[in-house]
Amino acid sequence: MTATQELTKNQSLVFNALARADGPLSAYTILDQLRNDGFRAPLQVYRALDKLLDYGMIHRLESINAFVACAHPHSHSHGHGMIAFAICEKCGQVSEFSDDIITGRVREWTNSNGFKQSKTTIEIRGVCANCGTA
Amino acid sequence: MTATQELTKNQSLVFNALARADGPLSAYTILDQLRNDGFRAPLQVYRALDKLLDYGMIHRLESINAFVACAHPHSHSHGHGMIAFAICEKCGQVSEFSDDIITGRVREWTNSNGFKQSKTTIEIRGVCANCGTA
DNA sequence: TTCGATATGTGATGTTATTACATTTGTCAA
DNA sequence: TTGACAAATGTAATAACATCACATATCGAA
Ligand SMILES: [Zn+2]
Ligand SMILES: [Zn+2]
Ligand SMILES: [Zn+2]
Ligand SMILES: [Zn+2]
Repeated sequence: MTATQELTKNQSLVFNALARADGPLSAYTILDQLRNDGFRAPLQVYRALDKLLDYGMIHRLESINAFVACAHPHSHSHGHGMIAFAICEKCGQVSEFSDDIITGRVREWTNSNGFKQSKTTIEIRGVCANCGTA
Repeated sequence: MTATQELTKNQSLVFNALARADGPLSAYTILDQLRNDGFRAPLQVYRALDKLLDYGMIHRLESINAFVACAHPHSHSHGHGMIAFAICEKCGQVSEFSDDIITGRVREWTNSNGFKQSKTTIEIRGVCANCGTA
């Protein structure tokens, strides 16, 4: 799965809701936005979110129970590096970046401890540059 | 606040529940464990958890909505370094560690992007050495 | 066309966290 | 001692987030 047009109807609706948003959305916010498109139940949203997560098109922000469209949609799964998110607690803006050194240090720890990593969450909460100067 | 004996009754009960557990507990699991001690409502747990988080005696694991007693209770707030958690999805065991290089790289990103960090979550999900060999 | 895999619709339920308000307890200064 | 304030507690209700169970529909390959 690489392109939007291969998504199913519900998956497209959910992805487009996230893509046009200026920040992360909760599943229930997405549900409310899609009522007019026929959405009636949370599961319609969660099922689409699960697929979009599989496809690497969106990310889940664990610390705020919300979802965001991937900011780097053309770097497939971000190589194999870990992704970090800086989340502004004032305006909700999310910056997505990856750092090979962080990725390497985490891998060193997991290797030397025999830990088989499956998914890693790195989320920085705080106040972004715009909101900090206000 | 540095020692257990300065905690209030409810705070002590919640902290001890976490301290004797062999892994992270959800707030409602703690509530159930403390029914016999007079706990009746979620808020009694959440209020104690908030204080214990303030005191740095416990941590919240964002990716599994659970809480765990700090594994390094004598290193006050872990210096000022960020803490990473490796969470086994098989047995629930949590390993807590900090890495100055990761801390430094995150700080470099926030500094160069004008982002004022308040709290950072690093959680590695996977399978621990014990469970991997089974 | 028939079968299986995938996707969808819907209601009910389960899990996690907060709001609102009343009461109690501890601290300290007048 | 007492009044006043801060901190802690008790309780019910509600909000927010997520999944289960079951029925139906859609699509592609055999
Ligand atoms: Zn991304
Ligand atoms: Zn901001
Ligand atoms: Zn700790
Ligand atoms: Zn394990």
